[in-house]
Amino acid sequence: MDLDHAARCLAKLGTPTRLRIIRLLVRAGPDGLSVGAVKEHLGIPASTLSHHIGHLVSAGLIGQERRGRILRCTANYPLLDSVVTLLTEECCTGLTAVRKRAG
Amino acid sequence: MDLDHAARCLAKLGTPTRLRIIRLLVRAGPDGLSVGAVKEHLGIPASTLSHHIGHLVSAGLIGQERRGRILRCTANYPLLDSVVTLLTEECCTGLTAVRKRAG
DNA sequence: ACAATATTTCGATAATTCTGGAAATATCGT
DNA sequence: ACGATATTTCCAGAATTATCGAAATATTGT
Repeated sequence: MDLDHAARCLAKLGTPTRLRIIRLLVRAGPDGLSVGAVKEHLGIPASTLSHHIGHLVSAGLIGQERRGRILRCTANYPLLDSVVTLLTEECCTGLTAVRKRAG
Repeated sequence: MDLDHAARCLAKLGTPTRLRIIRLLVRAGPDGLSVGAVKEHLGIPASTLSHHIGHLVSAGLIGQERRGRILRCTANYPLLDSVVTLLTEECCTGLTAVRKRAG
């Protein structure tokens, strides 16, 4: 995970709508949710939602698997972890020490 | 730290230039660096740098303190921590468990 | 007051992004 | 093939953003 990729991921997460999508998918667990279910939960027009999901997929933050008519979206936990790790370790060196000390 | 504020912070961090600025300031420690020093380190035109620093300040991600001619910029560690925490705990619930287990 | 240094504002351009309706595509069950 | 459901693509408009040179605004030392 280099800085450019991290920046792209952060940019994709940096919108309330997309952050809500990610939060929903993360909370949904490993099975994720269909696009339609996300649409129901967040009340977003289909085309707008598809636009944002496209951004998240392009950065690899969510994965998709087709099951018949339904497209299941799942959070990419390892990638999210990488972003958090970079932000913590590479960009918050001082913090890391503080947090480790605090336990 | 609500979701909207987190999204704004993430958006501000979501550019290679600004992520580089933050990384530099974090690594510089609590004393931070002057705008000019950042300019030297990253080789960014003054007006462009000022633009990006303005974004970071507007989100509260960095603070500024004037000392004579020099404007010293410092990373806002607590806010960075809040962003990381929200991303970890609120948006990566599954991950938290995994990471705690892994130690 | 003046010259020098540090940083921001102005102005303009190019590029990107968000939004959502309408139409298109894909898949299923019958 | 057909009707129903799921999702994307197309299109357009409004808004935001990145970039950077030139000029303006501090601030200091003399």
